[in-house]
Amino acid sequence: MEKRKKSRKEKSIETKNKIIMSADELFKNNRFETVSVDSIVKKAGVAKGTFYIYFDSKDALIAELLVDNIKKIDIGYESHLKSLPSDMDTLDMLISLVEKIADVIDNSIGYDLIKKMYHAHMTHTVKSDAIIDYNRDLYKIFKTVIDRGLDQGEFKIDMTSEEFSKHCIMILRGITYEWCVRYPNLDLKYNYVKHFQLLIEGIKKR
Amino acid sequence: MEKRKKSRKEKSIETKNKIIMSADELFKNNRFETVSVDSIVKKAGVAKGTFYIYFDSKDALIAELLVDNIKKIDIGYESHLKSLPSDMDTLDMLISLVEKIADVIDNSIGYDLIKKMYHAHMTHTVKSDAIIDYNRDLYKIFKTVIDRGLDQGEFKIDMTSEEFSKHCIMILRGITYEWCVRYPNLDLKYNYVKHFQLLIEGIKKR
Amino acid sequence: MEKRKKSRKEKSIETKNKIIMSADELFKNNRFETVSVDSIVKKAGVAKGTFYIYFDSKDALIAELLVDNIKKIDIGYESHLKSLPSDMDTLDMLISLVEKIADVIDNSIGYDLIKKMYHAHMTHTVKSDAIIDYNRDLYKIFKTVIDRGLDQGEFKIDMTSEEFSKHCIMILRGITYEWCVRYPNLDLKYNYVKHFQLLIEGIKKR
Amino acid sequence: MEKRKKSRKEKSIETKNKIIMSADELFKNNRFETVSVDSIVKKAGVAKGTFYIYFDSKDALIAELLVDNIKKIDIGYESHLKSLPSDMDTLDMLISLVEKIADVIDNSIGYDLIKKMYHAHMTHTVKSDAIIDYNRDLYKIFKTVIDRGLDQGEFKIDMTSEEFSKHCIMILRGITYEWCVRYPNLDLKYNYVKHFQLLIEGIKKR
DNA sequence: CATGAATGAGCCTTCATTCAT
DNA sequence: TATGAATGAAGGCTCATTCAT
Repeated sequence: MEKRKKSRKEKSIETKNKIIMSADELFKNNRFETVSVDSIVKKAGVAKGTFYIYFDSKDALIAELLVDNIKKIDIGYESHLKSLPSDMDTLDMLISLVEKIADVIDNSIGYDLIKKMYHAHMTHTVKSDAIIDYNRDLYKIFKTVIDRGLDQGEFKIDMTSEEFSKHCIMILRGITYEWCVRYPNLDLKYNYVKHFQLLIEGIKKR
Repeated sequence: MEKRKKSRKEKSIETKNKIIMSADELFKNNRFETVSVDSIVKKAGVAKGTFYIYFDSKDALIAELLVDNIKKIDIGYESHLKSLPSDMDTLDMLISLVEKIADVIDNSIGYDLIKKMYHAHMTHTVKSDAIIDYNRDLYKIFKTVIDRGLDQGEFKIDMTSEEFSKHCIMILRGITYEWCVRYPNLDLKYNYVKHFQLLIEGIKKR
Repeated sequence: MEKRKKSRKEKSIETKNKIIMSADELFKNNRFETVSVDSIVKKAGVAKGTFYIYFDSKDALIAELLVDNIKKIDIGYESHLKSLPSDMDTLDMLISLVEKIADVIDNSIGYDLIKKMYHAHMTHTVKSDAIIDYNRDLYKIFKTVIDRGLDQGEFKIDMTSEEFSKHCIMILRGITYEWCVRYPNLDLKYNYVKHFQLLIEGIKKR
Repeated sequence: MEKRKKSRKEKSIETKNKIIMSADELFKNNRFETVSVDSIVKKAGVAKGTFYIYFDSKDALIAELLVDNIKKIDIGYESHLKSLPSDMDTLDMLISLVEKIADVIDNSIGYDLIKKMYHAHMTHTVKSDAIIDYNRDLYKIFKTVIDRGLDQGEFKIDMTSEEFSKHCIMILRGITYEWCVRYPNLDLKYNYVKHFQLLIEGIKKR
């Protein structure tokens, strides 16, 4: 009787999951374009028609997958900041945050997905709302830190904290893009940190 | 009589140009993958076989197109630097260089091609030697300026000029990538300049 | 109700058969190279994609076809030998075997397929394992007969039974090749028999 | 002035020869189908159009080439026979002829061309009159020898010398076909000789 | 005679999507 | 729900042949 219950709604969810997981796996090592619906359903062990019950199109699946993957990770930063000593220098905090982001990207998200995201975002092959959301979250985190620095009189910048936060994200993305292109010949974390140190110190002699 | 002369060789060049221009146009609004040889020859008004007289493959055309487009522009930077007053501050020179780069990208190369280049470079769908060459040239230019700043005692950086030059290019690429993604809602030159000013001044109060 | 049952699996088999039969027919009058997948599917009345559901490639179809055709026939020889009176002269047995082979080729396999096989085997355009297997079987049959002749002291040959068997097959293939080339102006069976009689009697007077 | 003379007719012949020789070379290592007109004219260093001045089609060239190649060689046999001692046994003469043929095929004509001929003959891709002529010449040679053997009372065959000659050629072709298929794992001359010895002696004990 | 640019039908193969069961 | 057979447009590419110069 318990088993029966499962049959309706749960089995359907299971099928969908099988498809998603298979796709996920395949996308890990291949670009979206080169993964066929055929290969996905084959790996999932379901029929092709089944795919189209759960997803309107291949693109729809990709969009959903992106959201899923991103949702998994964007929670970490805030708690990381909270875990830091409350009397820490904001500058050090900034470096620590940047290190944390590098760790997450390198270890949790992974090269393949990041590359896929950057690619998808650039080409708009796929609705990239999830990516935008991720960046929005990141932006908020940075703004919080920057504002703290300003509040505590640690920074001197001649732009708003909003604008500066955007610049920070821009740098991160630039370096990340570079990382995607030059992988594995470029150390993400090292370059993140180095660049923020540059930014903090400035290069002007005085 | 003059018209007659043209016929053989020149007409052939014209045909090739027709193909290149048609391709160029189509690539403006579509990704390389989604533009078919069929659509190119149709637009050019030539037979499919004609395409393969002039290009070994679709990829070969793209590569040639990329090279062509890039060749058009990479000569400008050095002469720009030379045109600046010789007693100019190196920091100002850096800003001026960065402004020039933004101008070239925005006006000479153009959004569409840059986007295509970044995309191609990321996916390695296409031989991106031209892009790499372009970056190498840019790198040299930066190094020259940075070295001047160091020589004249204007900078204070705790890394080699080589490494710093790489960082500069990384920033530019980061911002450019961002520009590609957010176009037209992001001013390339403004962000270039702003970020380099940040970099120059640093954000640390002292 | 009976009709309904047929639908799923059986209809699929039917489709495959339609393709195979169409191909078979087309190959009858044309070489493998000149029969296009297009023509096959058109004749079969199915879509091009359907072809690739059932066959990995055009070559795969050809290979399957060859195997199919050959499988149909290579069982007959052994039982034919068994059907002969056990006290028959081995020389007569040899002639009888050769007659049987001619019959099979002429009637069961048919001119068109044989020609195709010889062609394919010569050019290696197609995996000719089936043909090789066929020959191996034939070789074994001959060796059996030759050995019997030697055991019973009916033959006098100054080579091993292995080598002589190979010669027998070589003759058969030679005559068959000739038949392919000169068809229909050459009687296969007549020439088979005549040549083996020659071989048996020798031409040397004594 | 002398040079001028050449220009008209001779230069034309030269051009044609360039084409023929290039084709010949290419056909040596490739099947007719896989050698393109493009590759031929490129190797010959002439324009594509030029090809069609001298040959109606690719097939026409092949036919002409075949004739040329065969003409080069079919003169040797008769003189070979004449070179033998006039009191030689006809049986030995037969063996000697067969050895000579093997030599010519193996050394003068060569594996590649023979294979091509057999292939072309079988598929009728190409007008194979030349091949037929060659065989007719061979047939005459054999008949001469056979008749001599009969005249001198050396043979005992229960068929006409015409028919027996045909059988001889059939064997040769069979073994040659085998050689084409199994090259280089089959010694042509050895098998020629061995088989004729078989034929001469017969296998029947008496 | 010679050229070589141009042709276009033809090739094999892929794949997202549909739909009857 | 689930199936999987069927679709057919599209893709990149080849090549014998023609024809204006």
